[in-house]
Amino acid sequence: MGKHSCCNQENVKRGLWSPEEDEKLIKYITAHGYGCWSEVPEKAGVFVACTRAPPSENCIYIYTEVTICIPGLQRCGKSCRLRWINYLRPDIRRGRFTPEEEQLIISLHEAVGNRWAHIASHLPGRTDNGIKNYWNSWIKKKIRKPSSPASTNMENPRTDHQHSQFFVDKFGQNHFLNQETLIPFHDPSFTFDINGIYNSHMDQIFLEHAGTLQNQIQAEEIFQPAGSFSDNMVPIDVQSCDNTNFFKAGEMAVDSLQRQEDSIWIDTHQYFSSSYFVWDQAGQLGGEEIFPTTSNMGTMLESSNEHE
DNA sequence: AACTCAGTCAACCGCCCGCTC
DNA sequence: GGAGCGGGCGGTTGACTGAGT
Repeated sequence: MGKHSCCNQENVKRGLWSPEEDEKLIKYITAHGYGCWSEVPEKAGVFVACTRAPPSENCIYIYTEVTICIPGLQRCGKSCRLRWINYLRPDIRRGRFTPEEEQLIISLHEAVGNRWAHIASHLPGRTDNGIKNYWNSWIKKKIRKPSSPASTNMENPRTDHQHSQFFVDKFGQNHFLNQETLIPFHDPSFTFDINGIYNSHMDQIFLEHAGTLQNQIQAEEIFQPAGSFSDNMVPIDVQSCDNTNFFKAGEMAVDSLQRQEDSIWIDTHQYFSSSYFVWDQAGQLGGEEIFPTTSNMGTMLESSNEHE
């Protein structure tokens, strides 16, 4: 049998994973789980940001949901699975193997041989790859030289950055994932606030693929929400911003909302590879039609402009 | 400082297996 | 039953690092 079909694609990236790739994968898996690995690379590029702007002199009551479709992971599903199982999974234990673990590995290996996955199933938090590497690099040697004293300081030569993963949750709080830290997600809704995004190194992704979001949303223009909206919704006064297309879109929405019944579509394709706003005067999402395809967004914008 | 070498481990490759159609 | 697909697994590679010279 040959390679997996997903691994035959020429645009599939190989080699070491970047922190941005890791973050995409962590956020996707945390929110959606990993039912079908082949779907992970594509779907890991879709993010949803929520904002709310309260009533003010320049700004009517607006609920904004921004769906940002940036390029997903340029990896095959198999590579994503491997990265998650062997490295990013939050319950992975890193660092030195304890003498008890070492003894268990030896006895299990005597019993079942090189069935690393089976051995790993008896050592919570340890991966088959990690045990296999440990066996090949250390235990073999130790068995070959039974007189050598058990050394503890050679078993974990790596620096801390390889034992923990930086992670920014949807509230913009920084976390390190290590053997003691579970991913601190508060609910599975997979909704990110703008503030959290632009404070995190998601910036790198936005700057690369979607324009300078940071320049469009200045820190002083984001203020704390008041009212019953959930914590992840950060209000933005769309009228107080620079004369960018981003906020021109906001002005258009405000103007249009005053004339039209419910909501308006704004194509921000210039800044986001495939993104749009849905602004609903009642603060509600507009139902199924709020998720247009990329192909019809332009049409919707054109028809919107024609109304002006 | 520059080079070599050994150890570590993340990631890939190829195969097997189970599931679905 | 068999072809296709995807997940899982073990073997292997090679990038990286640090110690030694």
